Amino acid sequence: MAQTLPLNQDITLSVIKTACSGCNLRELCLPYGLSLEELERLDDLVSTRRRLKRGDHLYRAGEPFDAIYAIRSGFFKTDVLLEDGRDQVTGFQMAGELLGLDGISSEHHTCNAIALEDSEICSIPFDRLESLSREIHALQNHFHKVMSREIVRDHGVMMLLGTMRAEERLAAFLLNLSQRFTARGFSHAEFNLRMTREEIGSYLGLKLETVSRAFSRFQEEGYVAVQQKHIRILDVGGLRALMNHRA
Amino acid sequence: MAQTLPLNQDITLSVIKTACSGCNLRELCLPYGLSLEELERLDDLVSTRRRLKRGDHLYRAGEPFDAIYAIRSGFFKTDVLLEDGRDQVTGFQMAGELLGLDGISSEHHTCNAIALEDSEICSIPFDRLESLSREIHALQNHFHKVMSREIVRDHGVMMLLGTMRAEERLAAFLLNLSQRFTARGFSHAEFNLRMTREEIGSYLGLKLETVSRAFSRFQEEGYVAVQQKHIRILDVGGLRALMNHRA
DNA sequence: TTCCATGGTTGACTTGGATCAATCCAACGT
DNA sequence: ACGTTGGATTGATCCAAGTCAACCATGGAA
Repeated sequence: MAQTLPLNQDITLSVIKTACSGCNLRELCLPYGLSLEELERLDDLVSTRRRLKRGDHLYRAGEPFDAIYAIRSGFFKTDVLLEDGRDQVTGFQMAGELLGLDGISSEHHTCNAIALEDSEICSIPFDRLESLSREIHALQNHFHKVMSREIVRDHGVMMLLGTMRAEERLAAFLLNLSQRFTARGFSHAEFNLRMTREEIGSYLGLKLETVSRAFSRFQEEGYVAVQQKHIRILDVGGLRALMNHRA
Repeated sequence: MAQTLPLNQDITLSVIKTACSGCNLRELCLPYGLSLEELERLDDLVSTRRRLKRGDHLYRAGEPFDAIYAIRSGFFKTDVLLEDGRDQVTGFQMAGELLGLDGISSEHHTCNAIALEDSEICSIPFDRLESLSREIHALQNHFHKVMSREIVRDHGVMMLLGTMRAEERLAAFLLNLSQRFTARGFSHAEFNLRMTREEIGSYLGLKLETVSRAFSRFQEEGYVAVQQKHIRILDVGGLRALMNHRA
């Protein structure tokens, strides 16, 4: 009898054996810089993979934290919710990036992580990551660098939100996406957005109409070709200039 | 002959013996949760203290990173500078808080840290912190929590910049300061701002005039008494309501 | 094939905060 | 005591982005 198809969310969160040592993302992800032998020790730790369908929550704000997650494939957003109902997207994450670092401080997740397309993630139990990184210096240092990089990234977003005007923000956003796709071997010039205009707006501190208008403007100016979620960057220099335009 | 007064910045960065085990900030700072014996091992590591005068840079963006810093007394700001000349204050730090975590990722500082009043800091060589935290589990875990807390804090600022209006931002800012002063045993209701309106504005993504107007408005409404840099909070609830006012 | 539902675009109008500019105030050095 | 200087306040005006609203496009479901 053939394997039955998953019928609901719980079942689709299936668990598969995985191995960092064979993962093509190892140069982007946690294993960066480890020796073969160290890599094998990491394999023991990162033992489970989980599939999520578009729209599934990987975790929710308030849930107890006990693992961080590496994105094996797919695309995520994280968002925070204020008591008064306001919310904001705090980031978009793609393959090779880590999710859940914010949960370490209070041992509870402080944001929601939601798959924007069908995705696969590796769970890394945090206590075991800590023990292993007490033994493997390179792992420890790399993990610290990953956390620190997250802080630097957030400072960049604060900068964007605090000092840039709408079109500058969107230009910065597109260039950032392009750069991250490039690092993963995809085209730097052509890609599909996984998020809606509203989600982009939330991340950039803008309303969806403003995002839409900025896209139209970019198209008029010949910087990009936009067709719904499909983006083709025609003039990187133009976008870059626009981004740095202010005194 | 009496000791001569320091004549310039280099000399004022004097070096003194220090000890975490005797520091009254140890419950707020890095030593949190360590046993006495562990504390003594940390003392060896955090061996130098440095005095800075108001306006001195603790470090500058671009400089090589090799230590993080704990504020022993005083008040700092950090700011980032964009290529095009724009800059933004990314945070204000007070006693017991750590500076320099952003430098770990690239092994270079990515922002400037500037004393807003005469201050004293403890240097913690980062490679030695890593070795010690490979041996002391509690130190390792606490350090991870501190980094994670920084990420959570940044998300809060992103939220503020992305979704709040001017008066809400300033209310959030005042409540945050008040809460941090309280945690250090100072009055929650009365304190002196160490930064200018312009610096507050930069941090909050507002112009200094807007900050000034918001202060005046708060005063009219009876939420606070403002006299230049001296702030007295009269109605915490009012501020809190104002902050959460939006749908 | 048609009908929804969701997401995207565009237009008209409003508004919060920026900008420009004139004082005001307090601290400090002489 | 006086003038200087950096910071703060306040007013008048302007504009970028928000709001409200109509309409279009796409992709499923029936």
